[in-house]
Amino acid sequence: MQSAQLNKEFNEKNRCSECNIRPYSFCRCLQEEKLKEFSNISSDKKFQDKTNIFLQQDDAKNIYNITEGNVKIYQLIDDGRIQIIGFLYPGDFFGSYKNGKYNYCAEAIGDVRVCVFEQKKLDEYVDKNMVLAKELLNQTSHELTLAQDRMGVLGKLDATERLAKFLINISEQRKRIGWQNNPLSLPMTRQDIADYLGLTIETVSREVSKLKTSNVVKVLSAKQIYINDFDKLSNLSK
Amino acid sequence: MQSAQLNKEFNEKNRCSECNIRPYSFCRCLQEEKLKEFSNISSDKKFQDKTNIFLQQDDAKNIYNITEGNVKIYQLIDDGRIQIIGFLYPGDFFGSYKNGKYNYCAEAIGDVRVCVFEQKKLDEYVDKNMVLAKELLNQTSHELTLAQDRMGVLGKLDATERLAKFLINISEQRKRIGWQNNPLSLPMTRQDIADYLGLTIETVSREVSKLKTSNVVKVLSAKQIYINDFDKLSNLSK
DNA sequence: GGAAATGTTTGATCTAGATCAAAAACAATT
DNA sequence: AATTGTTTTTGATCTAGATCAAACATTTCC
Repeated sequence: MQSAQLNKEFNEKNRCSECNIRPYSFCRCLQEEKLKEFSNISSDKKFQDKTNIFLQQDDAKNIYNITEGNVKIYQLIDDGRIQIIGFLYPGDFFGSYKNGKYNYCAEAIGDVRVCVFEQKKLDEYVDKNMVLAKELLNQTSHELTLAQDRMGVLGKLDATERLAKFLINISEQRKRIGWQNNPLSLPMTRQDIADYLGLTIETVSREVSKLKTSNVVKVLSAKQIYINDFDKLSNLSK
Repeated sequence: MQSAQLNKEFNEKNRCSECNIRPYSFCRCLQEEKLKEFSNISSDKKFQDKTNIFLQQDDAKNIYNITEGNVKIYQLIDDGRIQIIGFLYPGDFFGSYKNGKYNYCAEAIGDVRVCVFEQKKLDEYVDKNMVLAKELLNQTSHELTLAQDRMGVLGKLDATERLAKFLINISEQRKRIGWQNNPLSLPMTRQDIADYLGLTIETVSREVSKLKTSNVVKVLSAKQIYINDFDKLSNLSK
């Protein structure tokens, strides 16, 4: 994988140029402010591919910040239906800021390193640190915005539009944080994409093939997609 | 309408007993703390049925808190496709905490009274008031949780499950804030419900009829639904 | 290197829910 | 209470995407 180098590059930058919020390297923010206290409330952890970091029904005790790798968070409906809430990247937060149960499951995609904050301790720390409180507020507002956009996708877009928007979004995100955005490397499986977009794996595969046939993308491998025509893709995505 | 009396009752309570967050009467919270400063940064406004409070492309300048009535917030996809993000009740917030454009449109359902906060001034105020900062953080986290639940609904539930869950959710919410929860009065139209659930108006109507036929609910009028069997409805909702 | 396991694509069919159409219920106005 | 406009329900058909099934690719691991 190329992620070690990319993560290093990533860490050089610490703000999303567009929204000025994400990826704010939270750790760094704290380090700049009060390194000592910070190290008291967080610790490093590693997870291997496909291991659960936590489950939906678990007691919510921690907040995590990704240092390396990718994480998917998903809701379990019942018998096995899954809705993926999001694919997360270095700099992203997940977990729960509130007491009670987690609202989703979190699972490592590939090897992952995270920074773990004990919710309770973090909360105490937030009380004493306004910069941190506001940063968390900004972060959470931003996530809320993304979640609202996804309601539009899941509620109103057709399969073609969903996939196109998915690719455009990932590409823009990569560009923003300074990663290679063409060809696009997709860390997740087709099944994951399907569960993210509210489609089946077959439909996702067919839509990818349609993009290939119409020369909008070139499929270098299942997980490496070269975008020939951003404009066309963008038009498809609504 | 019965809402005047109900709103009054509502205002007696100021916290959701379940999550301990919502409906936190933000105004009251501020009033208790620092009434003078509060009145500097907010004002009262009224809107009539079907008037837009703001549009998606508008510059985001305000945050609103509902004092009386209902508001729907929705995303415009393009040509006219609409995805309703949520139906809001007294005590709920909407608008944007961030600069830039609003991420959705807001429209009054029936007559509405709101408390308007200028974002910029509120932000300055937040800087000086940790209680408020944390309250906003809690509020936003809670909204994020709801948004994530809705991804599961829109991505994975079928029409029957969506409607059942919708009715159960509304009923529970009413119960929580001490409003009558059976019969259930629905302030929104069938079209609104359809746009909220990612279905068509015809499908919503058919699903209501199915619930009627199977004796799960009694349809007193289009906007008054009596739930005969909570357990059955709950089972349908997954 | 080859067998087994896993992930992806393609094809054939089926169905939940959309769309089109019209009737019925309800509300508002004179 | 008749007229007009709006909203809801019901019916008949159609279609996007699901499901079922099988071939094809890629990775894993002995």
